[in-house]
Amino acid sequence: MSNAYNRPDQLSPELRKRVLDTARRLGYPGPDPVARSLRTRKAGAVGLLLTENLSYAFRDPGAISFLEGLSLACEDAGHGLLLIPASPEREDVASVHRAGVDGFVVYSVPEDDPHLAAVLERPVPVVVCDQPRLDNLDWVGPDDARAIKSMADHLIKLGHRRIGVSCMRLARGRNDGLASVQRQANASFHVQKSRLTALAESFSEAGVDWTKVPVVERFDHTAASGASAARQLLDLDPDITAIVCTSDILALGALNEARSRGLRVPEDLTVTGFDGIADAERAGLTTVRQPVLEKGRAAGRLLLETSEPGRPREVVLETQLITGTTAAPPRSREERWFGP
Amino acid sequence: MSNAYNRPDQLSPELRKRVLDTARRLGYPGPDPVARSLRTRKAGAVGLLLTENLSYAFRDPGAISFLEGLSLACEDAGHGLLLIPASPEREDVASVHRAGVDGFVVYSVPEDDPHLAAVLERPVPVVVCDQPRLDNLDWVGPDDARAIKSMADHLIKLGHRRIGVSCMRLARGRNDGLASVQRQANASFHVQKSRLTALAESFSEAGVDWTKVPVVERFDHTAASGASAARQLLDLDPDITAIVCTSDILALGALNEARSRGLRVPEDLTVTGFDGIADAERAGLTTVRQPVLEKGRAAGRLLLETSEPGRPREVVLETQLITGTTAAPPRSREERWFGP
DNA sequence: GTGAAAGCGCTAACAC
DNA sequence: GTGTTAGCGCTTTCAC
Repeated sequence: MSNAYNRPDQLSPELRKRVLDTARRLGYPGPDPVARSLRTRKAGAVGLLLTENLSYAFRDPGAISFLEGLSLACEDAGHGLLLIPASPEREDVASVHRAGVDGFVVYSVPEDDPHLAAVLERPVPVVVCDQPRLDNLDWVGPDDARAIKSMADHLIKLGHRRIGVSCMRLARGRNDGLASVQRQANASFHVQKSRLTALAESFSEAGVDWTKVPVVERFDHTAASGASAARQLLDLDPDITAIVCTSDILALGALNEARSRGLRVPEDLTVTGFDGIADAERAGLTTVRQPVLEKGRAAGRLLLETSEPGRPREVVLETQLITGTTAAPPRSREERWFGP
Repeated sequence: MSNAYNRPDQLSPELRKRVLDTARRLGYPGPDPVARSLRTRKAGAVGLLLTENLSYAFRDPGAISFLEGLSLACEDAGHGLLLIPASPEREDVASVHRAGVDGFVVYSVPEDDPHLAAVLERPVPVVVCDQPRLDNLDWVGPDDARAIKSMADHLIKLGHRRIGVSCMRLARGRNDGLASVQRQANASFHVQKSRLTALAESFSEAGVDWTKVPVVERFDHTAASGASAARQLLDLDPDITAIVCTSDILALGALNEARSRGLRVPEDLTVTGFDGIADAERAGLTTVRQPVLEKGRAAGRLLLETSEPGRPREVVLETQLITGTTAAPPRSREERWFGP
């Protein structure tokens, strides 16, 4: 009978049909998937752990593209994709324990996330995407430092020396405001940290005192946050010539804020982003594009391919500086006040 | 030991800690979720069945909002969301059989979908969203007939009598072209069918011979398809004054096609949509808005609430006619040729 | 508070 | 091609 369901080739078609018909007539609903999983030690599904509320994954364009890529890989392998409810507020790790999956993809979570710890305890393969960087774990992501360095160099070449930075959440706790150099250094979100570090390095080399550069952090990753961050930066120092954002969403918000202040971009203010989401490219944002869909697909593939244990793999994705229309040489203070 | 993991209150904290520490030291990875599921008969997850390739779900704005709502409901209940790989091409139903879930949400699939049949065989609750309408099954969706009727009445009142219709897939087989009245009647996608039926009814009442109204069908749900459908309609009958689309995506494509033909909307051509996705409202499309996110949430809630068996529930969502800027009274043939 | 045992439904192995 | 059986790892129950 098990054969009738699982190995059609092991018995004659008519017998198979007879068995199946009888089973159905008796009200047998087919093999129980959970019992089968227990026996075969295969769940046929991949678990996805996100930092945010589940629903956030469907609101962030980057996350959506990532999911698209990941689902492509899962589909190719005939695997399901289990989205694990793990809100940052709730410390409830049970959902990770309950997940019947053959492995986990961890997407951009802080190193000290309790859900991550729970995932790592499970005896199944794990692939990390973006962050955190952990030894012994497969990883896929862009070379963040190198990518943002290309942006920094671009801005430095344009002549910007007095800048402000708008960045995403640096740690699990909410902090909407200035991020001290110390907070930057202690960030538990590796991606943000390495972007800031690379920015600091580039601008320091160009003679900028990084301790004087205002870095404003926002917990929520929305355009509204980006606008308020830009507002804070411009209030703090109206003479900054550029706002460097560590994501396109924040940059799009900054663009809105500039507009509502009557600042022309890029004449009065340069704004840059990171990611290369569709909305940003549509808006002509100067940004760094990373292949987000490909990232998801690579993460899925890595997880579903068998790997040699003890030899963590690494997929580094190419990034590309997109010169849009939101970055230009800064104007002198006088020009800014009195027009062209 | 089981108690240590599952019922912290049943034993003293220090004992619990001792047990857990020992377990960890012995390399015990925590209770196996699959075995637990088998025993408790609970998977802690909801399965989602879609018509399309999984990845499509992340490309269609409507599907994305639906998923957002569904994930909200799942998260509230601490349940995971398992996306089931069920491409329309592959007839492989195994993924449904393998899904370790407590119930299924079926999102907009045709009545003759083999995956749906497989879902219905499973002894777990099922909630259908949009289509198909089946007796004995919980259902959530808008009143499609009534919703599109409000649009039809709007167009009739504006004076449109010579229209073309652009609709989505009517059956599982690909058919990019005219859909005969018979094909309309035999459609296995209930939503499209009831929209067409309601349109036919309204326009017939207004004196239009429905058998003469060109209805063009497209398999792929993309703006490009919408554009090509509009092209076909306008080639077939350049004198139509309105293109009624059964989705916003198709309508957005029709808008593109109108633009590239030099037709002004709404002066030369009226275009209408259905759904109320953000892009459409941004474009000023005249459309019918349905609360897509709410639909997903309602489906999830329905599934996770315990229901009285044998009494199928029904959630009918409110829709709203959005009068945008893409519908206006038709101009006479002369006006159309010679300008205002 | 502890320990032993039954059994969830399946598949794989092996004997017929 | 068929029938029987052990055991996947857990939770629950019951006896202590």
